[in-house]
Amino acid sequence: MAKRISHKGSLCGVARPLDAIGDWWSLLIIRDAFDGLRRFGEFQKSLGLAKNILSARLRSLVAHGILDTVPASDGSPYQEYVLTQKGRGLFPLLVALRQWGEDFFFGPNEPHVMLVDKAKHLPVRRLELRAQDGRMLMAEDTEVIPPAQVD
Amino acid sequence: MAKRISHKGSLCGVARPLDAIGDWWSLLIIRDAFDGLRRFGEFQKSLGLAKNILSARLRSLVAHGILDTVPASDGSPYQEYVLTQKGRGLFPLLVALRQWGEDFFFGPNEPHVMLVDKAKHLPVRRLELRAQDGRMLMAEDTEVIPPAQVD
DNA sequence: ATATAACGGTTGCAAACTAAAACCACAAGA
DNA sequence: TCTTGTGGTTTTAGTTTGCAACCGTTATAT
Repeated sequence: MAKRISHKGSLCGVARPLDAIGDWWSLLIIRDAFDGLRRFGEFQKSLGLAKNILSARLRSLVAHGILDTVPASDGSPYQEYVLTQKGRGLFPLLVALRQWGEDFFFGPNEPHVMLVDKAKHLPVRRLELRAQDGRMLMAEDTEVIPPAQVD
Repeated sequence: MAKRISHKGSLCGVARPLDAIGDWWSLLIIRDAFDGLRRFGEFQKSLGLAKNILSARLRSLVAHGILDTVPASDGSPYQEYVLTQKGRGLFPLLVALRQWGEDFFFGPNEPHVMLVDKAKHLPVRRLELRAQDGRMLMAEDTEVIPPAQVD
């Protein structure tokens, strides 16, 4: 199911996650899960994807520990798919994706959905990367150091 | 090339970006670009993917305005691939992906590369979503509202 | 000048994956 | 009983992927 990255035994911190969520549909399923969708049919209706694909994706997400199946919530004899802690950990990533999308994929006046905080109903802030001392960091202010060099 | 999301004319703020970067390799190419790689051969050596695939991905990323081709930097007659502003806008997403990966895909004592700020060589902070007033927001503290309801 | 190798791809083809549609099992309702 | 809805699996066709081979151009060596 995974794309079987072959050339390295151990994947880096960016590649490993991609093995779990690096396909088109998985993140959309996860986004819908954050929106409260739980049932097979709900996902299918929302995303409009083929049922076999949805079935495979859900199975894969469960196998990766991102979703969990719970027996039922109402009386129905079916199972539901809920985010695990690991799955909920994807929230910042989803926000980053959304903010990037709004920045570059929508015209300046094109309407789009907005992420607001429930308490005040105001749009959320932008995600910002900061140093330990609070300085905001751009990409060029950072670097990646190998594990041995942790001192 | 895109997976051709068919069921809706207009993709949402999460789906549109996925059309551009929602495949396994693109984000890895972009990460390498953030690390300073610019040449076809550099990407290929780093990622170990087939040349035709790399060729297609680079072309797609250029078509999506994430990479740009510049004639040369040293004397060589070839082109180089550099991140556009849009491409650099993916930095938070990449950080989110990396942090999630480190949280859930590495054992507690498993060594991994670390993202540090160049000035102090200390690990960066976690990405945090905050409300306008600075409150930290979890997923369940937020909701998505449709464009009409912007008041 | 000629051969050789490296770079930056393109092309062909087999294997793997994706997806549309049909089908199946079960339960509830008419 | 017959039909409908849910939650899938199977079948089959179409697309994508990736390995390998090849091509044209440019450096390097002879």
